[in-house]
Amino acid sequence: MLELLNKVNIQVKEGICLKDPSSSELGNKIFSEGVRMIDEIGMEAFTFKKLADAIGSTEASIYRYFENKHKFLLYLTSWYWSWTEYRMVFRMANIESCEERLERAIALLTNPAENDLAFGNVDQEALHRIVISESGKSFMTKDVDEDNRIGAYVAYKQCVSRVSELILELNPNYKYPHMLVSTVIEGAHHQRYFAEHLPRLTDVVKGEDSVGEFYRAMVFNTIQAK
Amino acid sequence: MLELLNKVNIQVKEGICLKDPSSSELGNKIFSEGVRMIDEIGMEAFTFKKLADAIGSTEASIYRYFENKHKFLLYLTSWYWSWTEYRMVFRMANIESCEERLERAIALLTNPAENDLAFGNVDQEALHRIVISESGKSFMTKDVDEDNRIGAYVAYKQCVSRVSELILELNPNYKYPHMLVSTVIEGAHHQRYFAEHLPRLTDVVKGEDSVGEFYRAMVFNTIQAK
DNA sequence: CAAATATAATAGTATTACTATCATTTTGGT
DNA sequence: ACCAAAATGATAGTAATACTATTATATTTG
Repeated sequence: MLELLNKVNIQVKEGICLKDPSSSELGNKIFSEGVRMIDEIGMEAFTFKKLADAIGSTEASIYRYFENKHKFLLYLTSWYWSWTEYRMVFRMANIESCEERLERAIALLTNPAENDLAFGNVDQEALHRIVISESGKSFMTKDVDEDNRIGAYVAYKQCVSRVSELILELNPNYKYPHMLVSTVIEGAHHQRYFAEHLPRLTDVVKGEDSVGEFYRAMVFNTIQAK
Repeated sequence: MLELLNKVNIQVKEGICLKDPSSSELGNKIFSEGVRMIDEIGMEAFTFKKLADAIGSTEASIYRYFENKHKFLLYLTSWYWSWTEYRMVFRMANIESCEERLERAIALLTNPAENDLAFGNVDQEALHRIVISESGKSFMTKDVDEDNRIGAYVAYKQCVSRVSELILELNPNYKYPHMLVSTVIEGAHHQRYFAEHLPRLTDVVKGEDSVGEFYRAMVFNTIQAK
């Protein structure tokens, strides 16, 4: 089983990058060191210059993979959502109960990611932190519509769509499944961030899975199916 | 009544700006034209240079009011939340039923703002759009903790706290009132944004108050009090 | 009316986000 | 093993941004 999973390659919609970073050593370094660096210093302070220095390459070389740092962020979030969809499908496989599948999906979306060496040498926990604190900036921009056109958000939409279908299976009359799911996803990110920086906006207790418990109850109470 | 309300001055925590913009004509111009401009071109493209040109002043003069454009955004969001708290208190005044007060608070938080000339000549609808699309950037930054220290988010926290209290009044055993309220606020902003740009992440129907209805039902079902 | 304060005009700097050019290395096909 | 093509490195340059500094001119206030 481990053999089989060894090196699953997450494909990101082409068009986001100029050249597929998973196709070369330099590309992989850009990806993994980029994640490390953005997690450390944040998107604002992050530059291709700093990244180039860190991996012993040059600005110009990185620009051959990504048009600019915004596209790089789109690539990271897109990779994250493809990876998350993969994990979601995996965790729901062979589970009969629809309720149980929904529970598992919510748990996946509301809990911190855990590193899985099967997916390259990217620090997925760090990537999750980046998604929490920077992904809003990937779509809250004047380029949303263009970025949407090139498919930068398909993986995200697909995750939302999958969970929405579970909800409709449990309650075919529920009117707002997509709203509910996107509320859970974005909400969970915010709560984790608030817990760290603005605790008065949340009720997260250290050591408890408050976020997961809160959103699980919220979803089931809202769709009135449990 | 209109007389009485004529010119209510919203006070923003000092320390966010170097000099209170409501204290001078130039300051007021910076505020109102800044809102107009950010709504039009977005925070990324917005610069003090462009703003200065638009109001026939200079970069240096604006820098005497605000350290940088991030502080300016903090000022705008802070003003917005003070204004919103004011409206919230007003709308709940003299309403006996706690449920009704909560309903009204949710409606206020989930619906678009309407211009009210009593509060200076700022375009409040535009400011609301700015809060929707840019306010995430006001706290998703490496400076959060410092900005929090100087009180940049007190007005926001106060709004959350007020609504949380209503929830606790309806259900004193509910464990996550702050989570629920911040989820509603941030969620409503996201849904409005998605409706415009990423419709597959929401279920908003033009002409209907889907956002308000969704969050109203979500809150009452979640706290199990109606 | 003098003194203090606010604003305008102008100039300058470091950094950023790129683009361009050319040299060198690596790789893949025969 | 060798050549052509592709990838990368080295270096330089540009326009815009986010400021800071200085001095001059209004404007307000006591």
